[in-house]
Amino acid sequence: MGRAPCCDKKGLKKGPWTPEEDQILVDFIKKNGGHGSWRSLPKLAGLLRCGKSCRLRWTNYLRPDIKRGPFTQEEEKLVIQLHGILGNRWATIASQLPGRTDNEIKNLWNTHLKKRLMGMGLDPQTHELITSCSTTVKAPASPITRHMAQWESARLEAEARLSRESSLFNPIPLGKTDSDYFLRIWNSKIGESFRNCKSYPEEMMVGYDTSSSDELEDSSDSALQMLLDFPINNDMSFLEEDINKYSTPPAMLTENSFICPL
DNA sequence: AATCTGCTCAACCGCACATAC
DNA sequence: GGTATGTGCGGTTGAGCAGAT
Repeated sequence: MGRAPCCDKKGLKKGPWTPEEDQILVDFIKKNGGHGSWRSLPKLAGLLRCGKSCRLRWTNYLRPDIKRGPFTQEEEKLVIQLHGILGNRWATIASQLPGRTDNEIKNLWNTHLKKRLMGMGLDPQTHELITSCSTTVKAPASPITRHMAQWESARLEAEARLSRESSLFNPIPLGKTDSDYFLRIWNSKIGESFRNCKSYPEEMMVGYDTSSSDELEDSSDSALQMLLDFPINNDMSFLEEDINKYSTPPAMLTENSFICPL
């Protein structure tokens, strides 16, 4: 079946928003305590835009909690780290960077970070080293990349296992939400091996109840936060270092970097 | 000064999913 | 259960700008 267009495009304006239009949209949302139905908003507010365009303008630009300006080095590191775990799930990545939008992060990745990784000889999708014959190799050159590769392995294994389990016992589709996704991985044997890992310092567990994985109900945020907090030495200085460094044999992991027995 | 080239980022498009009817 | 509608997401585009030639 065909899908009806999101709005009747006749007479509707496209392209850049004017300050006047911005003001109308902001005023309307403020006055009504929210946007309500995006579809009906333009008509009610007196805008010659489709609802989708209004929603995009609001979420990516006009929202009061938007943090404008260049990304900090910390934010860039976090984006790279999260991309290694999540892939192109921009909205999920954005949820971990307050004030940043998925669009902004997507742009950052496509214009800066992707090139930076490629310049270092890393595949921007897998975060693994690219050889001359355009294949990727295992044994990533740095703790962070190793960490990402380990998580990707864990993710795939968990996905396969949970897929089998869910087809037997659980009607809920795997990966229906990112919350389920991380919670399931965390509650799996993969997550267990992470939790039992000796190199995971006690202080990291403060604030997380790990006495039982079953107690992590509705704790996808906690699970994800634990992944983000994982002791990867926070050393991403390699991002700024010369590519030549990575043409040498893989660096040894530092003392407190993470190796998980998968 | 004019043109070219590359970069950035706001905005659009189409698809997928959730929900209402 | 099937269809229509609303919304969110990721990929892509193109206008505007800056620096190079």
